[in-house]
Amino acid sequence: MDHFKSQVLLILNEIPAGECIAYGELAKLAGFPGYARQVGRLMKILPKDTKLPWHRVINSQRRISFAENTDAYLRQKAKLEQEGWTIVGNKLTVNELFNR
DNA sequence: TCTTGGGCGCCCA
DNA sequence: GTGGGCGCCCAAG
Repeated sequence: MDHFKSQVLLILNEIPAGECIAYGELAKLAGFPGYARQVGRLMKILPKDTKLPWHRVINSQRRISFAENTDAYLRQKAKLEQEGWTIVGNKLTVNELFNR
């Protein structure tokens, strides 16, 4: 378990329900600016039954980084909606009650 | 808005 | 050693 993984997973684990974060932001918070792609790679290798909130990680455009027809996209969308987000196309809209 | 193109750090064949 | 390919990012048009 290298430093990068443990830090990223640690930060990820601290993200409360109803929040979301970009790959680049997550990397930066973990202390590895510029490691956005590695974060994506890391998410990919997580086990399906992980309790980590991988679905709260999106790209900098506030979009889901999957094509709409894919399985992964649908699973992420479902989880986010479950936490109060509204998603149109692959775009997350602002939750008006919490004002973000 | 959407599309391109360049850049990025790392993994794998 | 080398060339592709990623759950990306950013700046232009």
